[in-house]
Amino acid sequence: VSNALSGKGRVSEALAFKVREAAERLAYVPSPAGRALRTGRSGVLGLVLPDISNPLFPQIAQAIEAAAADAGYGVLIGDARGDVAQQTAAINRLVRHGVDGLVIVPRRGTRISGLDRPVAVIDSPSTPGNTVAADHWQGGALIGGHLAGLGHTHVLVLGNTPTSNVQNDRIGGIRSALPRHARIETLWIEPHEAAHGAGAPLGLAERVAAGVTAIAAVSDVLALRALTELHQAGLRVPDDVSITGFDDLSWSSAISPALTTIRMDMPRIAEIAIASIVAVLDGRADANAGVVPAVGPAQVPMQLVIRRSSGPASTRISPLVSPIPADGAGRC
Amino acid sequence: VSNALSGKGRVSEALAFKVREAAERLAYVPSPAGRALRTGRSGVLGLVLPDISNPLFPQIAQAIEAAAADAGYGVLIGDARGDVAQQTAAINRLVRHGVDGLVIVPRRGTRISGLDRPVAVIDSPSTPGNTVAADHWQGGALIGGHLAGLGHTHVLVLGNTPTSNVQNDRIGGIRSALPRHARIETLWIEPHEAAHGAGAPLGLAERVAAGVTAIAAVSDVLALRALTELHQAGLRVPDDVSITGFDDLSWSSAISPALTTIRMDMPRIAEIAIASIVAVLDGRADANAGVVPAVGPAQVPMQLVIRRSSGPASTRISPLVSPIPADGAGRC
DNA sequence: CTGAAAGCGCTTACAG
DNA sequence: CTGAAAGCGCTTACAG
Repeated sequence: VSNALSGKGRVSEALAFKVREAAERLAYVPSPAGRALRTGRSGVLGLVLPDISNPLFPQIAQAIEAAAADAGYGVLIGDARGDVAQQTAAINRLVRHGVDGLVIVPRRGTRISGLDRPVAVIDSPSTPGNTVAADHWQGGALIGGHLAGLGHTHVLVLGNTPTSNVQNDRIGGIRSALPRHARIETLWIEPHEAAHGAGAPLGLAERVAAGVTAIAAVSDVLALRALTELHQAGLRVPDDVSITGFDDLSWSSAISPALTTIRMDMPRIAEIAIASIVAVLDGRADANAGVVPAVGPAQVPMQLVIRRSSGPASTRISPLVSPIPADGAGRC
Repeated sequence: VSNALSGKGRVSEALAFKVREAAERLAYVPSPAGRALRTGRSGVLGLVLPDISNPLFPQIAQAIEAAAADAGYGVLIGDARGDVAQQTAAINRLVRHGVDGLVIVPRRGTRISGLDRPVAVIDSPSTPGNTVAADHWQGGALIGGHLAGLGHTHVLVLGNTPTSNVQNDRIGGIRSALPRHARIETLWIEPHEAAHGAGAPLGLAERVAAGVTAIAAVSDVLALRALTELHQAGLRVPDDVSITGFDDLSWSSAISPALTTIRMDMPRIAEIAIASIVAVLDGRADANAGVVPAVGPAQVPMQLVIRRSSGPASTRISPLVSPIPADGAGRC
């Protein structure tokens, strides 16, 4: 019966047909437990994230789930809830549930080594190890090139985690594509401040008054914060200042003005990550061969999405009015 | 050995200790496959969503994962990718992977019946069946009451899916808590229009010019769209018009002004959903007893989060300037 | 070409 | 109180 259903063994077509027909009629579904016990494979992969509440999580989870499903695997989620110490616990939980392999989106300090099953890491290319990633530097260069093409020569870069490989790659890329003579300022916003939001205003209007014509944020959330703060101060985007983001979060096209941003090819990244794990499981690759040689480029290009939040710097005149205080006093 | 480790059978303390010690030393982890085959339980639950890219997904997934982990279960994700037809396929995939039970966030048309394992549905209380949900109506009433308390008597309600139980509950609640004499307009934005974003402006500035003093959106994304559109038109929030949202998405506290919104108690909802499934699995409840009698209230209260995007209507004077066209012409 | 048997690792009655 | 055995459902050598 097993051979007939799987088509593996040598079973006459007539018999195979009868078996399939009967299986259909009885709505037979093979027991995953029996199969797992016999084959030593659960058919389930784990997806470990530092923090599910990260706004990028939906893109990642959706792509991984789709790629895994295409390969016949299920996806078990593990969440470290923003706590580095929990990351190991989350991984162990997945291992206890019998995952065949793991896709891990690490935070600094995540211990990955020592696992006895294949792992693919999704992070920045600057991260050493078995990694597949969007080419954040190249994505940054797209932003830099876009702004340069619009004539911007005084750019404020907005980041919030100076220790993040991803953010540093993005910023490096942005700088690399702006003209040599361009003036580039960098403003780091404390992570907890960004998280707790309401936080102090970033003083962006003053920067614009001082000559900044474009603000390049390393994330859409940061760009949104900048946009609303500038709006609130009475400045107009992109007329008074251009803004760009990163990530192409779902709302980035719905706001006014729609946000110019960078989209990563998450389906492709997921496909590579899953393929590399499956290759090891199928014995087609060695566990420490790494993602790259097993499947293909481990650095996936990003894509520029141009929307209305960025415009030419050339036609712009410096603001006629000085920035308007947040309380609205002095508005006409 | 099994008895010693689980502490179930009758094993002398001395022997049990020796066994545990040896297990520790060998880093023994029980095979989930062996256990699953013997017990008929995989220890894994499925989480089925109509669309992972829904911005509420992180909140839901995080809460479900945490509640399941607390109960010793893993969570397998299933995504219908926004396609009703795929919902059944996603459920079947999870069943093939051997989940013991399912948490389902349904879309209209989802066929749930006919499953041979416990299911908890997370939706609106208006949905019939084995449901646990936030009390969206009560949440709406919190918004209505808040706006009423601020003196608003001319409110524009923003929705995007007239057929959604959740949205209708929210809107019903909002209306119910506004004073009888209040003027309430409702504007439905086509879902695809909301999705594809950039779409036509909603004409919100005109509504404000016509007397609307508060805009109550059924979601934070819609509120964000309204906020940026009004900002872009040169209006100020909350000085010229108050805005409220729904969901308390992660960025809602980071924008300017921070968004007044409604937060659902997702951890509590997840806990109830998981507990109801586990109760059935443990034989402590009947499969068709439903979520309610098994565990507790299936309607979980929501919470109002007051932030700067909403202010008193009373101190407000009608706009001195007529709405400014999007191109910025005519600005001082 | 087909059928019967072994064994994956566990848990739980059951025998001693 | 402890040890030996059965059996969950599958797949894959192996015997016929």
